[in-house]
Amino acid sequence: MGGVIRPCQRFFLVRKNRTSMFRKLIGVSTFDPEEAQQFGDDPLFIRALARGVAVLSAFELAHKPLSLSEISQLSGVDRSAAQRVVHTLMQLGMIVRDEEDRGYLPGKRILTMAYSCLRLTPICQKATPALLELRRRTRERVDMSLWDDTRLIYAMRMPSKHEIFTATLTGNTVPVYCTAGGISVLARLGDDEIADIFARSDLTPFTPDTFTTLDQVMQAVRETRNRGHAIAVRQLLRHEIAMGVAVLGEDNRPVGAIHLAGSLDEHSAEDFSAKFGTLLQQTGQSLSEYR
Amino acid sequence: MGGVIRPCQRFFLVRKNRTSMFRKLIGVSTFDPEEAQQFGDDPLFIRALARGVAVLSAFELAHKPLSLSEISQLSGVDRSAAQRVVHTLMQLGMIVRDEEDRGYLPGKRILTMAYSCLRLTPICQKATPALLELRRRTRERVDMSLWDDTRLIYAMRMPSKHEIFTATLTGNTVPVYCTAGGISVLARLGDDEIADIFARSDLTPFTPDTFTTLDQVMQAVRETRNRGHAIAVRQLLRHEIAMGVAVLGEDNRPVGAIHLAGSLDEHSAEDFSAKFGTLLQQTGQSLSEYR
DNA sequence: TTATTGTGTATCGTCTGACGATACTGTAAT
DNA sequence: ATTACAGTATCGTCAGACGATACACAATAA
Repeated sequence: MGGVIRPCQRFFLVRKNRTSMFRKLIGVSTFDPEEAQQFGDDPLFIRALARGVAVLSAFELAHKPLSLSEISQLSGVDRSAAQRVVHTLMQLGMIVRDEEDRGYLPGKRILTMAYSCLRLTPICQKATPALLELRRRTRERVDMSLWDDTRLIYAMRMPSKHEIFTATLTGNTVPVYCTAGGISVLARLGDDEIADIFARSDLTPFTPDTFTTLDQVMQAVRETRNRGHAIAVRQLLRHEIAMGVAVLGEDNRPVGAIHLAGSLDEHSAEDFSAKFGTLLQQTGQSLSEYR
Repeated sequence: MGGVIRPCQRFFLVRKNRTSMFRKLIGVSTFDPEEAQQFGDDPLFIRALARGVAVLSAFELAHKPLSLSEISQLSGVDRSAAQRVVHTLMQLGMIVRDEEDRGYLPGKRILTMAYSCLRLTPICQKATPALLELRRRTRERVDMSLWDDTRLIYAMRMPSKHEIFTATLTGNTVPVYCTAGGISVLARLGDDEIADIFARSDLTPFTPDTFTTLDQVMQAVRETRNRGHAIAVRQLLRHEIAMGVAVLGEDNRPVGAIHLAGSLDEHSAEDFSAKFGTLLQQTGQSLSEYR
């Protein structure tokens, strides 16, 4: 239960004699001056902000409204600080109290910020018409997601007929190593980078067919490189087949992916690929900035 | 260009001799101890956090990647502070640099937070299946939005065939006074509360037919109270007709709305209402917590 | 060339106001 | 009663945020 906010782990302390707090906050147990060096000697690191983000991130691990103590535990911020931070964030509308149940929830203001994020991210701007066209032609579920290290973040979703719960929400994240979109992203990277990402991934399987070894992933990557698009069968859901292509940024590195998902009850893997594969690839290319 | 973050305006400073900064930051020109009283004498108000939020909110007003100075201007935070805050938020992944263009953008981490927000908000949890069913039966665009004072925030969207750009993004906000969902929310409130909200709303019209007077709004509210659902014609888009019903929370006050939008090229207002009105109302009731 | 204006970055003495241990209040379950 | 956990409030100390100022670099114009 000793909750430590995950994404923080890659940050290190910067200034020499301001260590104690950050070590505690960020979850780095040994302070390595070697690694700290990589940030130069930038003195700009505000404690309160880091705590605020940690508190907000605590909700990512939650399944119900959180109490102060729970926030404190999950975020790794001490109780007194959590108290102050939560109060402040409440004044600012980033956190609200759950009316009935005792507890705190993230506020609606975060949604507005997320909107800014989507609105200002270049791919998202271009993607909308392309995705709609794709959905019109295929009548299956079409998504776009952004690549974030070991995971993909769903940015836009166009659901089709049958649909399961949380799947529909913007901001949901899935691992790259066992999704069509993720594999298509990996296929654009070097083999050692893939191995690195796989090694750092959370390998909890979603279905009995979810990949568990690097070999399986590399096999899928090789197929993807030959074929031009990725195919994932029964990776996240038992009856799902998904195809994906990477979207490339200016520097020819992937920034995200678009995917198409259907039911195995309606399509075999081969049919699905044959039917929509080239269309998907074309769409992916039209969104990529590299030329 | 003296940019001041809007949503902050309702907050006031709390502690007696810590005024100066906040007045500047939050944009309250006159400090009213009467109003400050409403927060008790809670001393918990952390400056850095408020700044952080202000900086992140600056992107809501942006249409392109922002430079440090622009962030400083739009958020009302001084340049030095903006510098520190931006650096910190970058370390924390809340802000990223736009690769090509010089400038900062909100980071993907915000999307993940937004997901937590949607996932933990009770209505959103229940809404998904109901909305899908509704879309299956109507084949039109179905949305759910959350009420936030003078505006509605789109939380879930299920687009249909024809669709315009930004409309598709989660977190977009629209005024309550000129949308079907908004009117349906207003219809659940007292007349003076409606007047108050209208008075504080941004009345920039979207189309030539957008409401401009309180009378028009009250007329629509009365019709909605009789009919059971709200209808808005050509309010946001020239060819759009929308219907909405409020979703009520435990205390019988609206927390949001669900809406159905179609094209006037395909439906007349009467047809649309007659065809889907009762279905929409039923869905709305099934989502409301009040019993 | 030389200004000019705009980036992003770095420095530093001052003194604010965040820190966190501790304690208080209220509620619910046992 | 007892325990446990909510949320709230207090207070002396001293870490470290504050913001004015200056620097480096790039892109524009004169």
